[in-house]
This record gives sequence, C-alpha cells and structure tokens, in this order.
Amino acid sequence: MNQRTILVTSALPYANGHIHIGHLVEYLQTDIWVRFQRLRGHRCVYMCADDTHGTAIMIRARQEGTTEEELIGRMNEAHRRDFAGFDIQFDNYGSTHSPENRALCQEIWSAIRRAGLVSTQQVEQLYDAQAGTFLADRFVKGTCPKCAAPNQYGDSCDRCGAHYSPTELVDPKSTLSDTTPEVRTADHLFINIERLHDFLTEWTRSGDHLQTEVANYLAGHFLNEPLHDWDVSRPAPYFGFEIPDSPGNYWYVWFDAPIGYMASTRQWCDRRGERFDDWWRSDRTEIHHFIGKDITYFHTLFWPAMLKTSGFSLPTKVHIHGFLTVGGEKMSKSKGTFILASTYLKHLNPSYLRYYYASKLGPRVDDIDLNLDEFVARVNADLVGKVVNLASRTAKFVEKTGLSAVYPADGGLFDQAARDGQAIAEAYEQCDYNRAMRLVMAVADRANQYIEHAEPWNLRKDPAKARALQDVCTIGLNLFRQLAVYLAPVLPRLAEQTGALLHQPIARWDESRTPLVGTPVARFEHMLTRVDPKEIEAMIDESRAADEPQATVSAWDDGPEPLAAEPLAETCSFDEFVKVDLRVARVVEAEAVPQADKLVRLTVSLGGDKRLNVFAGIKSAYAPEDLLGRLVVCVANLAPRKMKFGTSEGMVVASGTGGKDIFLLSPDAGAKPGQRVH
RNA sequence: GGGCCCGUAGCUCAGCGGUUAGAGCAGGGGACUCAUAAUCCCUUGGUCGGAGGUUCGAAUCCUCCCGGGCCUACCA
Repeated sequence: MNQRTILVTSALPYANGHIHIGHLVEYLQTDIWVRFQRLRGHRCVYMCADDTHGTAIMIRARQEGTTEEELIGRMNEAHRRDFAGFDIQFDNYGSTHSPENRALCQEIWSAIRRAGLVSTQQVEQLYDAQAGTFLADRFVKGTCPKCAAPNQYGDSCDRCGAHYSPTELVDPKSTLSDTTPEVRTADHLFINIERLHDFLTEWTRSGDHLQTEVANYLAGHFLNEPLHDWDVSRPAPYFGFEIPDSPGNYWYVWFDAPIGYMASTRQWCDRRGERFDDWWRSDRTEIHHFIGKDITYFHTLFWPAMLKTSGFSLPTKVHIHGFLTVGGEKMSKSKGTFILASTYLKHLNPSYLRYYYASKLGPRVDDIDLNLDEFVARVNADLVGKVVNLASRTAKFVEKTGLSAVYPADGGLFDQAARDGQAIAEAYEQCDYNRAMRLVMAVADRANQYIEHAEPWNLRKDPAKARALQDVCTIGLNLFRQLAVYLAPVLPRLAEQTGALLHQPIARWDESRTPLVGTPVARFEHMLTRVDPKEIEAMIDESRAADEPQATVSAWDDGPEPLAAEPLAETCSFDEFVKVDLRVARVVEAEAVPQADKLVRLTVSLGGDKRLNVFAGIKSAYAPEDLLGRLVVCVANLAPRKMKFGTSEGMVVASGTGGKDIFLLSPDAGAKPGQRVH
C-alpha cells in the first residue's frame, strides 16, 4: 500500500468558552479518523489551536477585569486538559495569538495585496464612546423602528421580524455602557473575492473536495451570483493583529483563524525539524479539514481563495458535520444537557462517548442526537455485552496455557472477519463510522455465536478435551483481537488493554489479518465497566446546578456595564488589604464648602472624642443636613492631604459614576462608630 | 426574516426507482450458565409524516402542506 501523507485539522475552538459535548462531536470524529489513518500505516498529523481574536474576547477580558492574553492563556490550558481527557491526540495545539500566525497572516496578506484584490471602503457603524469601541449589531439594543417593540437587537426585530440597520433603531443603547452610541465612519479593507469566482466554482465541484450536498448548497446560494467583497479588517480597538500596511486596522478574526492551522503546523515543524513546505506547499500531502456546518462558508470559499492566491496547497477535502442535540433538543443549560467536557469526565468514561458518537456519525451533514437512554443501552449492550464479553468468557481458560501454537480450524470465521476489515476500513475512510460500527458488531455477533456453540465451559470439565478448550479460546480471543483492531481508532484504551492481555501490542490494521498464536495470555481484568445510569443523572444534575448561579444573577437583572466601565484592579494581597484601615464613623458635622462645586466638609466621629475632618466630593448627591447623624464607612488611616479649604484626614467611601449617581456606603444597623471593617 | 437538514417498527437508524420494507435495542417465549444478570435461539411489531403528481412500477424522483431540529443576522 502506498503511504499517504495527510495533514488533518479540526476547527479552532474559540477561546471564549469551555469545551462541551457538542464540540466533542467534531474532535472525536477527527481523532478517530486520524487514528484510523495511522493504524493503516499512513503518515498523518493532527493540528489544532485556539481561536483567540475578536471583539468577544476583548469584551470578556474587560468584564473579567483581566487582559486578553491572560484570558486566552487560561482557556488554552483548559482546552488542552479537556481534549486530553477524551484521548484526543493532537500533534500540535497552538494559538492564533502566536508569532508564527502573525508571520503567516502577513505573508498571505502580502500575496493578496500583490494580486490587487484589496480595496478600501467606508463602513458606517455605531460607536460607543464610553467603552471606546465599535459595536457589532448584537451589542446594540433599542426600539424597533417598525413595530416599536422595545429592547431589540441592532439588526432585526424579534417581535415583527423587520430588518434594519442599527443606525435605524429608535433610542439605541450600547449594551456595554448603556450609553447612546454615535454613528461613525471608518475605513475597512475588503478582499475582492469575486475575482476568484471561476476558480471557486471549479474547485467546489471537482475532485470530491466537498460532500455533494455542500457543493450543491454553494452552487445554489453563493456561486450563482457575484460574490460580495469580504470585509477583513476591523478598526481599533480590536484584539488581534494590526495590519502592518494599514496602521489602526486589525485583521478580522476570520482572516487569521484558518491561518492558525498553518501556524500550528509551523510550530510543530520547528520543533520536529520538519519542512513546512512539505505540508502546505506539496502535491503529495493531503489536507483534510473537519468543521461544523456553521462555518462552511469560510472554509469552502474564503479559505480556498486565500490559499490559492498565496500559493499554498488547497484542501483535499473539507469534511462537514452537523450539530449535536440532546434528547432531540438543542443543548439546554436549564435542562442540564449543556454538558461540559470536564463535567462529563467527572462522571463517565470517555470511551463511552467515543463509541456512542462513532455509532451515530455518518458522512453526511446531518445533526446527530445524544439520547441518554440509548447511550446507556448501546455502550452496555455493544461494548460490554458483545465485545469485551468475548475476552471475558474465554481468556481465563487459557491463562495457564496461552494460545494454541497453530491456529485451529474455525469454519472460516477469522478469514471472514479479516475480509470484513476491507469494508470496515472503507467506512472509516468515508467517515461513515456508524456503518463501520454496525459491521464490527456483526463480527462480534458471529464470534459470540461461535463460543455459544463450542461450549468451552463444558470442554473444561473433561481433561481429555484440554486441547480442544485451548483451541476454542484461541479462536475466541483472535476474533476478539480483530474487533480490538477494528475499534482501535475509536477505543484506543481497549486496543492497549488487548495488547497487554495477549502480550502483543496492536499497532497496525493488518494485524487483523493474521491470527496470533502461541503467545501467553495475561490474567483477565475488566476492560470496561457498564454505564451506571446514576452517573448520568449526577452529570445532568451537576450541569444544571452549574447554571443556577447565573440564573440568580439574571433574576436580579444586574447588567455587566459597571464592571465593564471600570475593570477589576490587579490582585491585592491580604497584607496589602489590611494596610487600609476602614472604620465605621458617624457624621457629626456637615457643611457645604461654598467655594467648591463638589465638596462637603464633614466631621466624622470614631467614637469617644476621636474626630476626623474629611472633605468628600458628594455635594451633587447629598444635602449636608441629610448627612448629620448617619453612619458611614471611612478610610481612617489615609495620609492627611492639604486642600485649599483645609486638611482632609480621611475618605468617606462611596460608589457611583458621579453627579447624582453617588452612593455612600452605610453599615447595617448595630454597627458602632470606631469599629474596624474587615 | 433567510437558509439547510430530518420525519421508515416503542427507541436509534439502514435502505434512496424494481422481488412479500430491514438491523440493533426495547417487548414476548425458550435455551445456556463460561462471562461485568453478559450470551444464544425463536418471536410480536410498520398503510415508510400527509396530499397530489411523474412512472409499467415510489419509502426511494417532483410539487405543496404538516411536524421536528439546526444555522444565520458587522458577513449569506
């Protein structure tokens, strides 16, 4: 067999969230395919990375009071951990926020420039002056200009379905700062992709690059009319890479994200001493992308166009899968079906999900459903009842003797299963895993029938039939080993356990064609336990519980704006905190400072005869007479500060943005002046 | 609003123009007891979402309708 050289990618998960079981459909589908190719003896590498750029990351970092780099670094670690927990094995897992990616973006961008495909066009957009950022449609809310429904997003109305641009909204508000955004115009850079129209028409239709339904979809929806220019830049502020020949503008996240596939490859090449061009500029290397149907457009039109223009290899195939539903419905946080990878791993064995998805996945774009009852039934019946059971019911009879020295007559069972390997391999190759699993289970059924018929448990009773017993178990274990080979892409752990049981590691698909004889057999240990439905319940409960704090927050309807407007300060140690001596104090004198716009002069008592003279900038919100007698919290050990009107010996703490929007803190009833706030 | 996909036995799906529509699981009956109450044999069960049409012939092709799912809304 000719050895193929194959580069495989999965879509880059966005650094804005954790991996959940919906994501895993894709990474498991890809990992199985990669493992299959390697088992077949091909050279196959699997590249992935985090997709880290864009407005959403920028805003989230702000809301969490952290930097984008810290946020994406944390997510990168979490993603790697989750993938590893599911035995998903990348050759390299990088980040789009890497020097390699920046360099490749630059290289591809230059090529697109040289090809004369870039133009500058003015784009009108709402701008939030307080947050200092342009607003995507979903960051603007206002009243629908058609039906006057309040609280509608900037693009269309949920109530009447009207379409409009965010500039048409009545009384628009930024969801970031709750201020009224202004209309601003900015220059954006566009790629004239229409110039590649003929190339794309040809590419999408030829060479099995796409599933037929995808090719038809593109032909009927995009390629039947001129392609719009693609807006690939965003004005500052934007978390991403600044475009070197267009200062102040950044590459749109969808420009640099797919280039992340290449950047990840480059990191791997540098580490392994490989030549990058052997992978991305070679006719001999196949490139396979696995993606979800939602990002079809980017991977089948823009991406090939970018690669073509910059002289890199085009994808051999873009494999597109559907989405996951749970119990026939979209994953739901409140129903507990929005299950994070990490939550799953706390309760269940990853092999279960690997097998279950394999048993559901086909080569089409169809959605797949995770039915939890079926999940239990499939795993228990197929994996434990049929497959593992084969070893379980034969291995112990040959623990002492090992396998027969010569493979016995088995009525053609082994040969038939070896021949089935062909069809199973084809199914894997086509990503028709559910067909592959059905074929494998048919082999398992025949093997169980054979054991049933041969009755090793009766042979065992007669010492004269020891030889026959050994032969029957040799056959049973060899059929089992074939299954382990066929399932190895899906269940790498089972393949390893089988290797250990029979003292012969499974490394090649072709090992399913030659019976193993004469080897010792290790003591049998359970390879996979049955799914306990209680664990599923516990997992669902935990997923539902994870949603509850959020539900509480939303019930109070507290918006994220204040925190966004003033991000958290850097971490402060306890020692630093205790330096600040906060005390409960009573206002015993209060007078406005006539010459000052904002100041009120207070005398606060810390109990006994301890008094502090404090100037507070609260005139616009509090009348001095209303303050007399009330309790406040003040910073009592603040260094005195000389002001025009006297010396301020402390600070009265308050929140708010200023003006009428100032709120003094007061302790609950019972607090006494002079008590420290800890 | 636009679009894509699906609707075949209780459940999950295969079949995608041609003999009486299949599988696994579940259900019912039996066998076995080696095995993680696993396995084996037999068996019940469907007017292929609905209505039209094309055809000698349709679950399979076309149209419409109904039901479900999903995506999309600085981009289509």
